[in-house]
Amino acid sequence: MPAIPNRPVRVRFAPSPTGYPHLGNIRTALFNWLFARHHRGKFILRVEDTDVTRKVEGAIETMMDSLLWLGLDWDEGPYFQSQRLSLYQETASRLIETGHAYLCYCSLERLEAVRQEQMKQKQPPGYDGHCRNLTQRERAEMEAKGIKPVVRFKMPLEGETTFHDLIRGQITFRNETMSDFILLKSDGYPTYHLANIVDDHLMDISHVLRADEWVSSTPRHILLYQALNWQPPQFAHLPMILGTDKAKLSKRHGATAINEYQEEGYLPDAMVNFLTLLGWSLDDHTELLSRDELIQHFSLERVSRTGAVFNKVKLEWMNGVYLRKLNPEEYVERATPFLERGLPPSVRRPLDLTYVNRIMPLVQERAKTLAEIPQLTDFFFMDELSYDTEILPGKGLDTTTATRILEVALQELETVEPWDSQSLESTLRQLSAGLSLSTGKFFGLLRTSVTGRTATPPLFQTMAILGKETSLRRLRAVLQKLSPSQ
RNA sequence: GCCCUCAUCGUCUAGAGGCCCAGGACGUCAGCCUUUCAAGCUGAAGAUCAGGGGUUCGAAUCCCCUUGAGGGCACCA
Repeated sequence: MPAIPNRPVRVRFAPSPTGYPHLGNIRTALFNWLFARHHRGKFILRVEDTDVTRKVEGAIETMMDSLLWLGLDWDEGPYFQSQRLSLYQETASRLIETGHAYLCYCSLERLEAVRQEQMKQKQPPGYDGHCRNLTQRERAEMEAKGIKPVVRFKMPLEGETTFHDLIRGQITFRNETMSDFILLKSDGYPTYHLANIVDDHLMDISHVLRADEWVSSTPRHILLYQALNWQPPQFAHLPMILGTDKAKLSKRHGATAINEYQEEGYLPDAMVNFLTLLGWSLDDHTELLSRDELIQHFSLERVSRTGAVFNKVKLEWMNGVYLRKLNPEEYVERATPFLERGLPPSVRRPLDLTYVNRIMPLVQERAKTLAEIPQLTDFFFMDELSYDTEILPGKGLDTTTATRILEVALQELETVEPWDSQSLESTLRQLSAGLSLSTGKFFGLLRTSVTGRTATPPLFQTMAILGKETSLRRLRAVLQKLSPSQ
């Protein structure tokens, strides 16, 4: 239920284009999206590009690609804050006029010196209010010197600011612990605090769902709403996604950019399911939920308050589950791009789709990610097998017996007709019995001979798909390899 | 240093006073199935509910303290 009745749910995801989308960013987007869809509200995309110096080229595009990849479609936007500068500037002026903000001419050097001194005195760092009460004349002097001022918010010196967090409950800050933060930078761009509240107000945002790291700036935002006489939205601070060291996710935690998961062959649905469970749960046993179920059941009440360590092994498991659930056509469709990209260059492109269609069912329950498929199936596509000769002749067999077995098998296989898995199975099982050889050893030898691997999909189906010619050719090649004259 | 938040198996979590000497999932281990690898099935190990005080007939659940962890304190978001 929306916290404010009669107010339509409008939420936003507001990334800044300063890097590639993170698991954490995406999870925030996801919760916003789920919340909007659950309440039949709007999900808005807003780009907070107010830091000219940190802008990364292509970041927005990657962000949007990632959202779309996961199926997180937005209803409005993207809006760009860099195109709305006058809005923030006007608001800043209004705040100055009403006595809630002031111009500050302090140099970066002075601010740094103040900070150093505060650190030395073991005081909390923060602006000392130097320009808070400049006279008309002092300001004129600064202007005359050509100093571009910033606009600072005039923090109340006493009292406290409280807000109700939908996930955490009441949170209170003493105003004296907060200093006069900057609203408008000297280049005319707003800081996050200003742009954020102006846009949330103008865009009629009903709920702000954002990461935990924002709680301590929320009182500043509340105070700004009050100064502007605007009604603040509801706040809900989401638990963060942590690295294995329990610290805030960053580049040093390895693969955290969402597009890497796409490249590693994870399915959007698995990703969405898994990410939702990082900080939200339905009950004490449900792990697998479809997108619709997620939308239907999602609620802020069931969002947890503790940070969650991202556990890739469990993601792999879940992705395997989703992979196995795919119908054969979808599976091939998903797998093909990975095969095209991952198979050795020597394999002729484009791949024979009919052939691919026959192979894929054999690996569907064996791969945890799409990216594993090429290495699981490359022997189907390669002309020349390259493998470790150590795996021949195989456990419990010496070269002489292996050779004899292969010769007999070869002879027998030449007569197999039709070359399908049933005929192969009956022929080879009989032969195995005839040779008084355990199926383990016998099929194992054939397996390595025909595939160059010790672990493969079931032997008969594999041979059937490989075809008679290729299978026999590979068996002969092994005999060559084993012969002493070599 | 100051402020805020959080605290249940290795990890994700269930639990909103008695149903809990704590349930599920991943992972781990063992067994079954089996031509290998997977998948599947069965079972096991794994949390003195961070520690200490209260409140209560009764606390993982409420209160206080301690400790630990995380986040914030920028002309970054």
